[in-house]
Amino acid sequence: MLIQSVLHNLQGQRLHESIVQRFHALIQQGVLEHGAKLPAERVLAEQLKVSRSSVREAIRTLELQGLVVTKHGSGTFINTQNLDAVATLMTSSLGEGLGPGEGRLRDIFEVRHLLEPQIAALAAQRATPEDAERLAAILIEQQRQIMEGETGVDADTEFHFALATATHNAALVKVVSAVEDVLRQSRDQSLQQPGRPERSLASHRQILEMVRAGDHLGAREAMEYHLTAVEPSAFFPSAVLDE
Amino acid sequence: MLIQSVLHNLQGQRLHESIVQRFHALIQQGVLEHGAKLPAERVLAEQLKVSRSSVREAIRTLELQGLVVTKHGSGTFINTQNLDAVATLMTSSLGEGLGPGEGRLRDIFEVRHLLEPQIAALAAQRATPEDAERLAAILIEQQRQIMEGETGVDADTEFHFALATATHNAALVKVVSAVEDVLRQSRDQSLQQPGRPERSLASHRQILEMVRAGDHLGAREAMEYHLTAVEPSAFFPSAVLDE
DNA sequence: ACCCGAAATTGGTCAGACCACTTTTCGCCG
DNA sequence: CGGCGAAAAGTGGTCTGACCAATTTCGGGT
Repeated sequence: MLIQSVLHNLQGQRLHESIVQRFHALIQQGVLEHGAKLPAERVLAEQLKVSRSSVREAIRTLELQGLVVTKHGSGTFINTQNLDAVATLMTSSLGEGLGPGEGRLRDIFEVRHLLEPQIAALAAQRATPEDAERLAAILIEQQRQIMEGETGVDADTEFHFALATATHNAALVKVVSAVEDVLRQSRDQSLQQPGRPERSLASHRQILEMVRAGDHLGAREAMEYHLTAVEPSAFFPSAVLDE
Repeated sequence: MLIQSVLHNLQGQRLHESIVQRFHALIQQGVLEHGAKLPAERVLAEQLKVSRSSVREAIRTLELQGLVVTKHGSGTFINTQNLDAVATLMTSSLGEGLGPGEGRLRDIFEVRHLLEPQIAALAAQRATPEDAERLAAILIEQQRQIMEGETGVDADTEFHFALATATHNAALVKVVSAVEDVLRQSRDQSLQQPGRPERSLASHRQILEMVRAGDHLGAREAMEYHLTAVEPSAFFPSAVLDE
């Protein structure tokens, strides 16, 4: 097996990342099939004209992506028959061509749309008085920020986070915190539009009301309304959503 | 910041993998919070009494898992607020003791109950003929496994993964793959009970029918039935899920 | 007080060595 | 001739120390 050829080390890209991309290409082209044995690290380093360390870090990456398996004393082998590998190859091929930012953000909005209403419903059923207290405090802070001319984006994010906490489900909190973090800056833009911060605060209050009343159906509905009212996706073409 | 302490290099485990596990623990314990800066690689190597290469390979792994970001000339920073990080932390915590794992598992089941029915609905609206083909192929494999006396757990897991893929939402796929990974072995137990594998296959078929028909309401309902029928029922006596 | 450039810091790469595990080779013995 | 076990070769894993490249820090000059 021969790898050869020079690595086009474009941009500020790290060297071992270029190596990884080269292997992605080789695997997708079918040059490297399932079970094929890679050249030894030392040989690979020589062929690619890089140090063995860089080769190793590249192989570490490929291993984490599930594309290869390494066996001490034996060698490194292509392994494309598993879910991780398939997923990596798909995303790696799609991510190169066009602007990945827009699609990704849209996906996350969608996850949010699926989760948050149900989170609101769960929170309505499980929130303790302390949880409600905390949510109320956040809304007061949000109001203060808005009155001072800010967007209140921090309080906004924190409200959703606190609502997830009120479900008393740790896994849910983690997922939500990830989603909310990605959306924070886009939400900031959305809240720039006049009247938006006030409307966001108003629907937050409505959600809190439902949570306090223990009305899980009402809470879900209120959250759905909130999301469609605040969400920018349908209105903005693409430029705003780019990174 | 101090890491210190000796690495228990048990079994045939590679050294840099031990380091990765140590950091997983530190992050989960909250010792390393979002945004925290790690000691320099040279310092870390000295504290852990390993070479810098091992530290680097460990950091490379953590970076790929999304748990840290490294900036050339600046440093390496903890980054737990993104989907990948959440996913790896959830899956890595399953390998630990039996102690707090019970509660976490319950939480993850709940996330699944919130997500999967909606995923089924989305898939019904967006699945291409190729997606349906793939799902059908998985069910054939599941049937084969069951006829050979196996539980069919792998095909079972893959079905849910493929269904998420059929939504054509990358973020959703990530969340689901994390959840499914954690649940795989517990599902294996659940499928040990006589009749369970057959019932799982039957309800999978029903879901696929709905997806093929583009009936998103039917798909959601079928998935809800599937989950409550196949999973341990003790977890969900009451219903957030009814409408 | 400000700005700019040198020095220190930190991640990225390189080179060569040795260790641990596996596979292959080959000579010895039956 | 054939098997078998030890030696040798092959390969991944770790270590050491050096230098390069990007960033941050800090001190001197204006």
